[in-house]
Formats: sequence, C-alpha cells, structure tokens
Amino acid sequence: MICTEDDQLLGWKDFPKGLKVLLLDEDCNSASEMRSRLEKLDYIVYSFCNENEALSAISNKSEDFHVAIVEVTAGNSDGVLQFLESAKDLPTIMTSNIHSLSTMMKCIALGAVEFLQKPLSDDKLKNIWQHVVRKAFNAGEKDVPESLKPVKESLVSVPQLQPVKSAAGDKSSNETEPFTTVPGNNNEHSSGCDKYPAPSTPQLKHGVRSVDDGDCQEHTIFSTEQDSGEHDGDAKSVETTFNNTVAESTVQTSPREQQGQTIVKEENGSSPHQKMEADIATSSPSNNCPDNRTSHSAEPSKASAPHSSSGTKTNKKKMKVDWSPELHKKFVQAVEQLGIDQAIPSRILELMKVEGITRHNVASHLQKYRMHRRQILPKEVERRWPHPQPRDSVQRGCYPHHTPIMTFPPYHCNHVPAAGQLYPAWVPPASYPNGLQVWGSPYYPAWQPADSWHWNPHPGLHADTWGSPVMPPSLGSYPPYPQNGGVYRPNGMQNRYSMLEKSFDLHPAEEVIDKVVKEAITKPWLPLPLGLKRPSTESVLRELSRQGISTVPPQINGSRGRS
DNA sequence: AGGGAAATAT
DNA sequence: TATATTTCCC
Repeated sequence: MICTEDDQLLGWKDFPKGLKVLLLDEDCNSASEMRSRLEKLDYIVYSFCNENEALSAISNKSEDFHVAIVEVTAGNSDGVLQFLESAKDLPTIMTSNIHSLSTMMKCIALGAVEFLQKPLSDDKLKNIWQHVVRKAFNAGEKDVPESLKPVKESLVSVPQLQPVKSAAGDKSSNETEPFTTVPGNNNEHSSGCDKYPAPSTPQLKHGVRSVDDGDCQEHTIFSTEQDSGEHDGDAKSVETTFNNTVAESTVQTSPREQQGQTIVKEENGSSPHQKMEADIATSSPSNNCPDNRTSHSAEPSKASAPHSSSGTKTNKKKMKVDWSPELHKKFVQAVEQLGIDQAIPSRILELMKVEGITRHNVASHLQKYRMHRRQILPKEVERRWPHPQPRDSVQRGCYPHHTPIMTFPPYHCNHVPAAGQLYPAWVPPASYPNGLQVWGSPYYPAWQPADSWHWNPHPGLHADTWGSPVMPPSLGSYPPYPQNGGVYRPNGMQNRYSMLEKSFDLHPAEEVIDKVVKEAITKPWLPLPLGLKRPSTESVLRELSRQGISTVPPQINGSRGRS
C-alpha cells in the first residue's frame, strides 16, 4: 500500500523530511519526547506547551507549519478544541491517551484530521505526512499555501494523481478519490473540502472546517444564533478588550504532575464544544474563518485569530467546566478511590490531577453526583431487594458525622473496609432511613441515567456513566485502592462487584446470591436477606482462599462459623 | 478554610 | 429540564 512515496513524490526529495510539525502538548515532558521521536523521523518540530503560544506562532507565520500534532487530555480539551477551531488551515492530528468516542468526535468534528491514540508507534508518526499531502491535494490551485507547494508539485508529478488534481479544478473530481493513492487513513475529510465528506463522522457536518478554499463563508450553518453562548455572558468578566495577544498569559511550562492547578487555561469564550452533535456544527460561529491567513502576513497581532467576537477570547471569566466523559471518569475514579465518605472536593481535585478546574467545580459536580446517586440507588436497591427490613439504627455508622445525605452507605462500608472503620462504625446495612436494603448496592451501582447525558457516547457501556465502574474488571486499568489494598481484602473485590453489577440484569438470582454470600463473608454478623442460609465456614474459607485471601480476620474466622 | 447544599444562572 | 456556578451557612 505504501507504495508510492518513494516512487512518486519526486518533487520533494526525501519527502517527509523537513516537514514542519507544530507540536502542542501541555505536558512538556511528553512534548519533548514526542519531539525527539519526530525529529528522528526527519520532521522539523516546533513544540509548544500551550495553545496560546501555538496559536500565536501560527498566526504569525501561518504557512510555516505543515501539520500539527496536538495532545488532548481530559483537562485540556477546551483549549485544544479552541486550537482546532483557530487553526483550521493546519492539518491537525490529535494524540491522546483518552479513549473516548465523544472526544474523538469533537476533535474530528472541529477539523482534526486524525485522532491517534497512544501509545504512538513510529509508524503512526512517520505517516503523518499523509495529511499534508491530502491537504495539498485538496486545496485549490490558488490556495495552496506556499509551504505546501512543493508537496503539491510532487503530487502533480505523479501520473496517477494528475487527473485528480488537475481536475480538482473543483468538483469534478469527486469520483476519483485521491485517497486511493494516499495510503493510510482514508477517513477524514481533513481540511475543508466539502468535496470529501468525512466518512468517519457522518453525523457531523463536515463543513466545519472550511479551510482550503479561502472561502470562509459561514459554513452553512446558521442554525439560529446559538452563538449566544458566548459573547453575551461575560458580563461578569471584565476583560472585554482582548487583544489577541493571546499568547502570553499562561505559560505553563512545568510538568503537569501535581503542581496543582495554577494554570488555568481560560480559553473558552465560546466553547464550541460543549455539546456534541448539533452544536458542533454550529459551534464555530464565532470564529470567523477569515482571519486566517491564506494571506499570510496580515497583521500579526490582530490576525491571530479567533478573537473576533467570541472566539478565543482570552478572557478569564469563569470557564465553564465541561464535564466530559473523561473528566467525569477521573472524577469517579477519584471518588471511588477515596471512598464516598471521604470524597471531598479538595481531595478529589487532587486525585484527579486535572488542571483547569477548581475545587468549586468539583464540589458542584460532587453535589450533582450525590444527588443522582440518591435518586437512583434507591430504585435499584428496591428493585433488587424488595424486602425492606425495618430497622433503624441506621444511617450513622458509615457516615462520619453529619451527612444525612446518602441514602446508602459509602461503599467501603460494604466493600472496602478501610481497616479502621469497618468494624467500629458500621451500621446494619439491612436498611436505611428509607427502609431500603443496601446489600445489593455496592458503592457504585447504577447511577447511570446516562442515556440522558449528552456526552455519554457509549450507551452500552458503563464506563462513562454516573457512578458506575469505570472499567470492567478484566481490563484492570483500575488503579489500586491504596487504602484497602492488601489489608483486609488484598485483591480485586472491587472489580468483582463491578462485575456483579454489570451482570446483574442478566442473572439476577445467581448474582444476588453470590453477592450475598460475599457480603456474608465480609460481614458475618449481618442477617441474611431472602432467607438465605449462611455458608459454612469451610465454604467461606474456601471462597476466601480462592480469592487469594489467606489470612482471615479473627472476626470472620471466629464469630460465626455457620448458622 | 473548606464542605455542603440551596439559590441562581445559563 | 438539566447542568454548572454562585452564594450562603455551618
């Protein structure tokens, strides 16, 4: 497949060599690593640690870069998307550890030519030139940026390509997909060209990035003025001015590690993404495409960009946090790690390691999270355990002090006995204030109203849903739980429960029993629901052993052997 | 200071 | 209506 490059790209000797790559990665370490890798591949790399700098560089000399590689993280998606919008002319490849369809979609919709998931192989990196070629290819004769001329010329020299390109006059060429000659990713519409709609993102309007043809007409979308979002709002934030000088403000060169937030990227302003679908298309309203170059030079300063009405305003207003699936996932992981009753905003924030969000944001999200749980769990519980048991010592044990909130106990009451607090303060899970059983409700049972969540791209998966396990046990990507790891229950109960949760609907009876048994193992002093008999000591021990638990806490061992 | 939840904004 | 932000109270 990769036939060509050597034979055909005669115009640019050693073709990929010398291609200028703009590298944008908040994590400077990662950036430099990538940089060296790219350099080994003979690309010329210009790396930036924040989008403002990158945008600035682009606006000052737009034609200089052939392709951009941008790292997306849960925390920087806003900035990245902003970048995408602003750098429409530059074929932009996203790279990320994130495996989120919605994030990918957003990026693609906003014009990314490709979304590469890490780890990146050298092959992937090596082939980024394809996008440059495609762009050169698709661009109208006159619109080929100076820097791409060589590439385009190379193409011209290729017989097979010739027709297409020449024909490219504009649209006639539709049939002759140039893609055939370009190995690799065929999907994607890359730059603009409505001619080649992006197969990969059918539902999105491809027009988003109009690019090439300098036409920047407002791509079709005039779906009302939903731009509203931006401009207006800011009444609060001052700043209005905005001199495009975007760049300066934040310089975050330090490794993201945990230096805490500090750097808040403010971009936003219009936040194109916010909601996928529809908006995406419209999103760009703000941006005027014009700005861009095509006509190089222009005024450096104001050209930059997006500004215009709302685009990248540098205004530091509040930045509305978009709880993307990734971000939420991090949130959930943090909460799970801490345990519900210790999950307080500041700690969650710490664990999330996401810059750009504040404790308040987390608190707010936590509030919502809890609310959902309260709302949903009872139902789940009820459904599974329709035998409310009167009892009312209730609601206190697990809850440290106040916290009348939860309708169910923090999960470690059931599943993650944090050494210290399991026995002492535990409360009969039999029922809670509302009289609901809670055995069947592990820490993260079903909070997944998800379908209604616009950003849940995987209806079938629990991963991104509220309160549900983030990963299936087998994937083991779940971070170990520091507080319980090895102490009482060395290995994977957590996942076990997750799994149970998941299969619950499939085999209720079995799972319920299984779960109850485990519950009994963990908390022998509890009464069993549903008239189940306690397992024998032997079976309990066997089960524990099977799970790799060799040492049995005295309570279990001694308290009640069998019923 | 910081958590939590109500009030408020979008 | 739902979600995020702001405000208020502990």
